[in-house]
Amino acid sequence: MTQKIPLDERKQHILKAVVDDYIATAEPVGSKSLVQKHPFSFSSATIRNEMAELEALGYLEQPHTSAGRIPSDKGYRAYVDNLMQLENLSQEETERIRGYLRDSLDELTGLIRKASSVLSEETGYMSLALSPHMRRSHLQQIKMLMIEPGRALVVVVLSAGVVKDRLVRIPELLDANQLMQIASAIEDGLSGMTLDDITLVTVASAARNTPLPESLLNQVLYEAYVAIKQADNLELFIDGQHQLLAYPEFHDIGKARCFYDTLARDGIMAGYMNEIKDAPDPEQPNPPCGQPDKPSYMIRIGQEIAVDGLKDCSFVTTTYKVGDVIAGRIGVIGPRRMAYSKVISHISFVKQTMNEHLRRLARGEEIVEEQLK
Amino acid sequence: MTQKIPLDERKQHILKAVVDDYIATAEPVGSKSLVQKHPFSFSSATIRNEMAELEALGYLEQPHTSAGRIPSDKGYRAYVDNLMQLENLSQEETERIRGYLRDSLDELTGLIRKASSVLSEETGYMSLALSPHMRRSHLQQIKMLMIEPGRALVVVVLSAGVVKDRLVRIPELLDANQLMQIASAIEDGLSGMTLDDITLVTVASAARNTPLPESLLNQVLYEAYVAIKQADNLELFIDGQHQLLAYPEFHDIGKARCFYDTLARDGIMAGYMNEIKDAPDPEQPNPPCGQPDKPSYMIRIGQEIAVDGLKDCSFVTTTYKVGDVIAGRIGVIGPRRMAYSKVISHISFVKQTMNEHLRRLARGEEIVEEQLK
DNA sequence: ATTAGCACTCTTGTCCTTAGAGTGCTAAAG
DNA sequence: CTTTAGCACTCTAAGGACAAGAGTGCTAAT
Repeated sequence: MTQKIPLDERKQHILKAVVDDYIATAEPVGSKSLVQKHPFSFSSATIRNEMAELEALGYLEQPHTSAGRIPSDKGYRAYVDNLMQLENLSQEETERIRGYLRDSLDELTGLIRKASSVLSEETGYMSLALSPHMRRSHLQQIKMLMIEPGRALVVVVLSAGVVKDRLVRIPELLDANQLMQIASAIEDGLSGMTLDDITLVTVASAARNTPLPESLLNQVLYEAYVAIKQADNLELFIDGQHQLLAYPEFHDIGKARCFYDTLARDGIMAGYMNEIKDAPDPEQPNPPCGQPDKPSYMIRIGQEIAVDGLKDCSFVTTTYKVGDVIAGRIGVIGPRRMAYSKVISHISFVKQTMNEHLRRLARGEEIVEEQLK
Repeated sequence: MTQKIPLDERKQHILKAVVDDYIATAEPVGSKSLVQKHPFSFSSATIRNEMAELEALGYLEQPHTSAGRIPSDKGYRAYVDNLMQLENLSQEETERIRGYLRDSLDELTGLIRKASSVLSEETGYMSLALSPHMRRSHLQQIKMLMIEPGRALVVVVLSAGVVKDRLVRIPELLDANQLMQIASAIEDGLSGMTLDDITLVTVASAARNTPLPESLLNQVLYEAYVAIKQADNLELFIDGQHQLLAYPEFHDIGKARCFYDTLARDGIMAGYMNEIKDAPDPEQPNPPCGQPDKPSYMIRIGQEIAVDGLKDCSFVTTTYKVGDVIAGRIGVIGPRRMAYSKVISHISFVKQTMNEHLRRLARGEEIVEEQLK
């Protein structure tokens, strides 16, 4: 997969220049215009030869015989892996992002929403954020609050301070006290278990000793079980859908429709994002300047995206963490011709800022780490 | 506003035919093609004359001199007010919608989401749904649940069975008991008041007698106040954005962008929907066949929409109700050339189904009405 | 190995032409 | 007086020709 014969330095320069130009203009770039914009020490004819070779090697493509070249997926891949230079965000930008995320300290969903929103706003592309999966987090508390006869609110508190709740129907006959009894029986029996390990059976057996007729109990237990399980529901937040229409690759309505239709198909994107595994970059380009989190983002370019209808896009994602085992994903999707370095620096910073906030949120579980600081 | 000189019957027929055809084809309709598709008892020349008059009267427009006619805003207005025939949904359709909405009985937000989604799905346009405003609903309960030292969940129960909650920070020193004391003091003091009438001052005075130092109390009271107030936050749900790209009026990327940009601008749509007042239709066309809710939908066509960037659209909305005073809005937006009758029948049915569910949800408050049935 | 030069290719924009659909007007028919 | 047939006119949309421009590949000279 990775090229065995690395490109010589001149080819690298040229490839980088081509990708940079194409990202900037969306026009196929020719040898002449390349020479004009970049101070090369050789002529357009040389570039022509080199470009022909780069095309033969699969890094560039020609839309038609007498046009300039555009990068292929492989070309972009080489670019993001080896060639591009990552920029740091300006003070101004970091301040703006920090400020925007500061408000939503306490609520996980709110933070994710805002992170997604700011990411899209700042990069000019579309952003996706997946709420963290909770299956490996531990149940800490479960409370049931009587709303009115027949209805109750089940509140589930997970490790790392995540709180989820759900409104349920219960038998009308049940009173508030009985409800609390059941809840604390479940809590006593299950707290400390991971969501994955909790089943309807374990819930039922936890409440075995509650002195209530089964008929009343069963429905409540079932609802409690559902409430616990749904704490692990993945939620996908999308922001900045409109931004993509600004790019020429979406000016063809057919393509735009295809893209947005895919996006709207339920579960596709959530499922795909959930599948992606972080492959820490083999070479760790440009080590992060003293920041705690290593920038292990994941880039999928064009055909690498295993979703029909998104083959003309690129997708940069990363993982944010709540505590140690709970992780969600946030990412940016845009045309293949994406300003990768800009996106990467933004996504890294947003991830990092989220992690800081979430660490504070989860401090109940991680006091040790907090104190070491 | 309403035309003083109503159109004679023939003009009405022709206008209706033109609008119907244009809705179906998106092509300007000419006298000849009209005659072909509709069994008129007069010739194309007569139609030409009538169409010229309809244009003079402002019901039709000509994109250019030698093209067919398309309806003007006024033409559409006459169409929806007097000409179109409302269709009833097929058994199959009502079943499908009912089935889809049946799941989300208990949760208001879930129901609204689904209603919006099904509406967009079934009509093929974009749907908007605004969560109900709660300012005139009454506070029934307020509970505070300790999550961990320093964090609590405030649960607000409103009349009509609406439940909202919010995660807040509280002083670390406060224990669960004190928290409950404060909550029940607030509840005792404020329950029965409308959200509108509750202020930071009333919250504070309700908790005046709680035996806790002010320093601890103040933050909690403030958070309780915020939680109560945010129960009235309007939330806007949008669904089926992608659908509009299918219509030729959105094939011009410029227009599409303009539309979606407006949509994305925060608060614009929520604000606009919130402003719309139901004007019950003056003539109540096609009285609803034995259904409890009168079909008081509101239609805004083209320029009638007071939002820049949506002037090429039409907007059909209606109100759904939770209990007596709490109302939200749900609507469909699409090209001016919208299949009005289809949209209206769908929106009416969805509204009605929502109302049924919500009436059941709010039954605690409306047992009387329920029993009369 | 590099580059200048040149012939060649292919797209894009412009202009022109033509076909077709639709109109308005006039005059004849009912 | 209303309706309709007929006709000349208008305007768009589609197709073809043409020139300009950008880019290429190849060859020969440096």
